[in-house]
Amino acid sequence: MDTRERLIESTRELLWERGYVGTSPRAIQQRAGVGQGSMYHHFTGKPDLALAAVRRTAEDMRAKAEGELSGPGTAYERIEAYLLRERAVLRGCPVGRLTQDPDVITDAVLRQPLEETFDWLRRRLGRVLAEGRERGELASDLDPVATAAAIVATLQGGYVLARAAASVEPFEDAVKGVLGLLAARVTS
Amino acid sequence: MDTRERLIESTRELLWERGYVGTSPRAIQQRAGVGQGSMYHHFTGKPDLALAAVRRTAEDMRAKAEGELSGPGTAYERIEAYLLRERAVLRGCPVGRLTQDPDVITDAVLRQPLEETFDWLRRRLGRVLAEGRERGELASDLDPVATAAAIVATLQGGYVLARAAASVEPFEDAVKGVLGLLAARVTS
DNA sequence: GTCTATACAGGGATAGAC
DNA sequence: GTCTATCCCTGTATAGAC
Repeated sequence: MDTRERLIESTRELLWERGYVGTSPRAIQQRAGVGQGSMYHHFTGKPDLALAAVRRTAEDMRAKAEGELSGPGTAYERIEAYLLRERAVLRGCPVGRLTQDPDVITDAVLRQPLEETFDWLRRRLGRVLAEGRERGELASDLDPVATAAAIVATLQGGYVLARAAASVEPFEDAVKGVLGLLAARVTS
Repeated sequence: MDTRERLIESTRELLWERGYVGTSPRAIQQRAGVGQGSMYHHFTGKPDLALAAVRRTAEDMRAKAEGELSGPGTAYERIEAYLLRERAVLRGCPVGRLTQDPDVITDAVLRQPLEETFDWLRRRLGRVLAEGRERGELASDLDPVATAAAIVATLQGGYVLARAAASVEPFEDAVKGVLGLLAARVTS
């Protein structure tokens, strides 16, 4: 892995662990094992490097979700596969956590990948739900847009509850809860 | 409002806006309109002051939720009242946002109020759901614990989605979605 | 109790040598 | 391209005057 690559990967890790405000150029350089000059040769500064890191993390997240949501099975089964995927729950969502960073959220360029990721995810889940409804798998009066938002929100909020409790239990309860509510809308 | 009180209130605002890592003693003192010495007279340092602020914010949140959840109406109506309460959605949850702060979450004392608040909230919602079920208002196979976690998570995740989108729409969709799923479990 | 002065590490970036 | 040296500002806290 070359220097530029190491800088991006180190930044991704630190943004996940400590957020944007909590991540210093020094810490990035040390983790990447490079000097001051290298970072400022490849990137104009902290925001520029963070942007490269955030874009890659956002792409990763979309790719993983697409894997589960485009898989085989009914709408319910695909959503179940997505929600029950193995996750590092206590570390939180590397995209969602950045929404709490004032310097990210007030910067239109840095915020854009976050917006695109969650927009995409809600739409993708909405399509799965709409398909399930059309195929007669799900109740005909189920609202795909609102339900998709609720599912994504449950995941993001599950991370919040887990971190508050220092335990994965509330996350797992929340996922179980929303899956239970959705299961009741599966036509039998 | 005396000096000590102004310091706590200024800290609450800044923790909400910028989080723990993003909030400096200087900024607190300036917002409170006091000098360096005053802050270190009343509090031992930033963590001590933050603890006082966080505890008060957590109490506030519980008190508001109790107002809606102990009100009149069916279980569904009380949960609806809680979820549809007017909120400063784009500012996020003043308690939930602290779960993203590494210096808060790794400090057992600072984390405790967060854990207690969400524990209490899940239990309180769980009791409302269990009561509704006993009274025959809700489906008998509804899981109160898991459903309560899903409802709290939807709220917390709704804030995340709204901040990513710089719009209240995903929050409102998520709330609508979970209420729609819950409504389908109301016995008719 | 509250203020100003001071201290020192770290954040964030630039300059210039190699 | 990468390194070290340097710069200025802020974060966090202490000291001591009033």
